[in-house]
Amino acid sequence: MVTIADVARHAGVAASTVSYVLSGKRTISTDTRERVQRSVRALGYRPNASARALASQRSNVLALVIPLRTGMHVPVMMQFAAAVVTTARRYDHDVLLLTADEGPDGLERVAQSSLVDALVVMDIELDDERVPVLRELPMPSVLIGYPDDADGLTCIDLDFVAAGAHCVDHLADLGHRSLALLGTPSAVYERQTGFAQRTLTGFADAAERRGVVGVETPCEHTFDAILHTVRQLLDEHPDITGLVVQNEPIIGPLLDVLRRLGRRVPDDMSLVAICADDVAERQVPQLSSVSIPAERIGDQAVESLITKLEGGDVPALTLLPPALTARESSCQAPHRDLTTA
Amino acid sequence: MVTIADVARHAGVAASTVSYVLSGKRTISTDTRERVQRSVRALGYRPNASARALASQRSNVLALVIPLRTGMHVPVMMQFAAAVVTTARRYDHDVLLLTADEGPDGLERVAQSSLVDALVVMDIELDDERVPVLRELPMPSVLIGYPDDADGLTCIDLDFVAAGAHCVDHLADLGHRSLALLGTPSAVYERQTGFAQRTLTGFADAAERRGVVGVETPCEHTFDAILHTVRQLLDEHPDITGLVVQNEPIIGPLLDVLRRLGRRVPDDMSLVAICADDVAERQVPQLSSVSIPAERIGDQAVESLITKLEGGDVPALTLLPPALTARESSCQAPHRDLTTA
DNA sequence: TACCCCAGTCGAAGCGCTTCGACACCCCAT
DNA sequence: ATGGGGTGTCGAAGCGCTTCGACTGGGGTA
Repeated sequence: MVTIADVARHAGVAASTVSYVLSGKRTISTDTRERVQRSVRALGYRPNASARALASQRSNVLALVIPLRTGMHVPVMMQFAAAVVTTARRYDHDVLLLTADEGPDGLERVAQSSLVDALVVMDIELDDERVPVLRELPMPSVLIGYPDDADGLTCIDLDFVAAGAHCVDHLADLGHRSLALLGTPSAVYERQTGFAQRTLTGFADAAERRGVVGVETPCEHTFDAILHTVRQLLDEHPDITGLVVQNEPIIGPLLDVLRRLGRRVPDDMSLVAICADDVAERQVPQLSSVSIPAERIGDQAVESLITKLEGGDVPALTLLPPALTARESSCQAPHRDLTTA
Repeated sequence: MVTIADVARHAGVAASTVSYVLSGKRTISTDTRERVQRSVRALGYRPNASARALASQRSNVLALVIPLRTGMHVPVMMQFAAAVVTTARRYDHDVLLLTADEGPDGLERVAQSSLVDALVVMDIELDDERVPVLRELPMPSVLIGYPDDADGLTCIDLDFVAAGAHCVDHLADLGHRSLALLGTPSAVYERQTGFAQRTLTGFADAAERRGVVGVETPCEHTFDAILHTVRQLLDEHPDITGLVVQNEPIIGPLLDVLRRLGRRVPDDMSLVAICADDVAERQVPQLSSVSIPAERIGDQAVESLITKLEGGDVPALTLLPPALTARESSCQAPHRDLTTA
């Protein structure tokens, strides 16, 4: 392995000069700079990451904590991860992958051993045991999602309350008077996951505001569960004509189930999903949806982190406004007697 | 931050003694050992990762290169990643996440800067530009998938040739005489991706061996593409009664398409998928399938890597035997005149 | 009793880099 | 001519750890 001393010797300068050429932290004459750069190239020099980290107290590595838990929708996670890695690389950082089941200890481990300079933590629960740890850690972090008590933290998320509300508004605008939210598996709610809870809130509040009926039910991923859940829902609330779905993997089978139960989409039943755009577009009929801008959130998270690392200030909470795209799965509510409306 | 010197002072020993207690590389008296361990706990000492890496020439970090390319099936990737991280942690290693679009340079970067000790590279193409780089790198690597020329490499994969053959055998055993392979998007084949190519080979060879008709077609992910592909397939080969599907995201819509085209599964059309078990089980009818043991492959990859790091020997190529689970989607071929059989 | 060996511990030398202070040197203002 | 302030470069210290060689003392052997 070629070291900075080799480069220095080759270029006929001191090692510190090579370092300053590389970092640009002191002015170096054009002549010397070019000579050094030539030597770097000639020898194929790559600074040793550990030595650099040890001397500079900066590892240039970010930790990314991703959930690998039941009920989480994987492709969205992956989009996040991809965006985080790509953006981190733009800022000359690498990404260390941690799974959530290392828990708070895992965060302490990588932080206190100076393995990483900062952390991105996904899938924050409303009352998350990692939050107090994050607060005490001697390094910046950004949460994707946000807990009830977000004091002293930097959080980024889609505004799921608004997302839930948008869906209701969209359907109410189309004349639907009785709606249901078909949510994530119940485990996700029990875990007090922010995005699920907040969508629920947004849905319920908007339903009340609009004076429409809004019922909510979790839904597991198996076909039988979907069939059972939807059948029961429609038995108990036969007048439901609008469905909001926040549960990406069930979307395909759900369309099937509705067909089986004799409800045509959108003629008998309008559907709005909260999911990635490509999933919505792949269905037949294409789904009206509020998209989840995973890439933008991941980007934003890394950018905030880099800003914090450089001593800058970032907003405590960044809520991205949701956007609803109307496609084929939602339309005017079926005609009904106006006197009852 | 508390350093090893602090611990040494607190325990009344030399820093080197603390180091030996922690690493176990020299015998330390029970008395001293316990005293040191108490001090470590009392002070909450965590060794500095960079210092350790610099001194020991070991970062205890593995690189994981995952594809984030078009047509790749994301949940399977994620399962790999999860298995790799989990197993790496078991061996006290962390995982640095790289995306394939950093290309060969990315591998050189992390390797030559000693950021990592070893690499796991996924989604290897038959003629992969990263392979020569990997061969020259001064550290061990394990490939998931394998190129045409696997000389000097360590590769692990599901035996996709056998997987393709198993599917044919299963259907042929049930009396089907005309089969089709509904494959991945054509981009995946064009990229010369190993698993897709090999499945194709296994399928074609087995079809010939069994004396059945076997046609193959790639298939994109959109509903329209699926509809078009299947319709054309059945138009051109109306006698097809068995379908092998290697394209996880289209499975849901495919069942839909078949229904729409008036083919009942399994009565008119038997189906075998190559996909994760949970996906197969979630469908209606449940799919006969060859499962992709992502977790086992990930585990195995890390274990081989650790063995290599410790100077041990590992087989150049590990092919995991595929297992086919018969479920509801495949059955005896429809009755036909025996004289033509 | 003299010797050797081993278990247990220490001190010091690095690992490869960054960064601080010091030092030339040159140019400009006096 | 002389002093002052940049500019460009160097040397050395030090980041926190591992590891090597050396040292000490006690127990066994001859």
